[in-house]
Amino acid sequence: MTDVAEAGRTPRAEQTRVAITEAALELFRERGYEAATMRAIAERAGVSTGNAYYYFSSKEELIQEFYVRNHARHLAACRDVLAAEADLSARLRGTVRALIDVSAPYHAFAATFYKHAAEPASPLSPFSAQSSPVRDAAIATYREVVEGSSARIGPDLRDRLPELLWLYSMGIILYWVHDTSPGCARTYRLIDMTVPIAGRLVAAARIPVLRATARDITAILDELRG
Amino acid sequence: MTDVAEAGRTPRAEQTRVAITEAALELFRERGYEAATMRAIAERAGVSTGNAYYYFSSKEELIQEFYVRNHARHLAACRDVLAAEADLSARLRGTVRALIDVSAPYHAFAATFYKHAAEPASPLSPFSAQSSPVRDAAIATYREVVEGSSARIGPDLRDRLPELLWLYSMGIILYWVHDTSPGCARTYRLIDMTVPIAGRLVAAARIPVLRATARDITAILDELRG
DNA sequence: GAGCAAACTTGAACATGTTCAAGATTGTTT
DNA sequence: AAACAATCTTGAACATGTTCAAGTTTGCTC
Repeated sequence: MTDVAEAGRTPRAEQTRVAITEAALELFRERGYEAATMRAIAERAGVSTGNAYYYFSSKEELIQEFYVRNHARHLAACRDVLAAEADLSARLRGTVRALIDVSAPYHAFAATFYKHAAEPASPLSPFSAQSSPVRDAAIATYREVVEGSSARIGPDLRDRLPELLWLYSMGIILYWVHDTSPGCARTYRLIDMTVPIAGRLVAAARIPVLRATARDITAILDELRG
Repeated sequence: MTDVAEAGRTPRAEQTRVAITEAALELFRERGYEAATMRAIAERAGVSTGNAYYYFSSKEELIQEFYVRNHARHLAACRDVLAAEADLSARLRGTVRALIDVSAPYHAFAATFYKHAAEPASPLSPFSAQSSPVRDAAIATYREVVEGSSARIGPDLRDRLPELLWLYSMGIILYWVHDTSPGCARTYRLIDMTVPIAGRLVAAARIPVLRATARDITAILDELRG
């Protein structure tokens, strides 16, 4: 926490912070991450270059705003399907497709900044401490996917499934970032092909033969979490 | 292909290229990726800064050398286990553990350059065209893991399994890069926990009930490949 | 070996992310 | 309202990846 609190300590500070954020997100979309220089962002925001660093300790930190807003759009986009569907596979499919839907306008941008999110030490990493609020919010969404479904799931798997599904969505995002097919059609097809398997695996976890494997997988999740 | 062919067109060129490569890998290990500046690399190699760019079109391209050498070390490290073991799980476990073994000295370095490998457009991406020689070599290693085993595998799965196992090893690497546990013990535990599941899934693919799922998964691989 | 083209090398110059000492503004205390 | 501290802002300066026009070396042809 080297930077200023998000609320802003002064009305003017809040105003400046918002101006910088808006300018950054505009330029990111217009030019991509690298080409949106800090000088250009500051200029469009009407402040000096150094001033941007008073509010954001690095250029990467400007992307956290993108994360927050994108998750909000995702929530809105999957509300309908989560209200209407009861089948687990249908709920998962709708939720993940909604994620790709709302992210689509930022596909080019995502390809240019993704490298910064992949760095382990980066605050942009989906596994980083700085990302945990938005990560927890995302996992909560998948908890709703599970809880609101009619699927019969053992209590232990039920606990871990939201996290597993979030990991699954991260994998889809990983593919999406690399996907150059028109309209990212391949990503949608990948979703449609993998979701039924996930659904079948969840169902199979109740079969005695696979019960042990299911337990192993939840144990691995505990391992992953540390 | 904007740069000079790898063999070098002149003895002197070859000598310079090697000097730059050696200096780069040394400095990468000593200081990490960011801190090993192109000026420092050129200086240690005894050439000018601009000369490094005559041989490598970017700093990132210097890492391809690391890939090649690391794969060679990996091959040597898993030769014994592949010669001795017949059980598929044991072969896979030994091969992936060997990958982590040989990569261990570069763990700190990997964390500092990993971001550049994650960028979709980067030639360092494991999915990029530039990486395909070393990727194909890696997949060939997992083909040997499969072919040399006593496991009974249907012909269709047998074809795709090497690629699947390579993807699996990429997932392990992804975890390893983020792993901060002493000696990366967590990564080894993750391998030990996941390998039996992979083995069990391969065996289960022969059960009629799961035959369809196995077919789906191979179809997905075709989708992934495009 | 003189001439020449290709291969190779140089170092200054440029753009960008980031830092920082100094200045300007704002709110509070006396 | 004067003094003062906290907050906010500035723009020059620095380090680094990268480019490029110009120079040097090498090997080949006649």
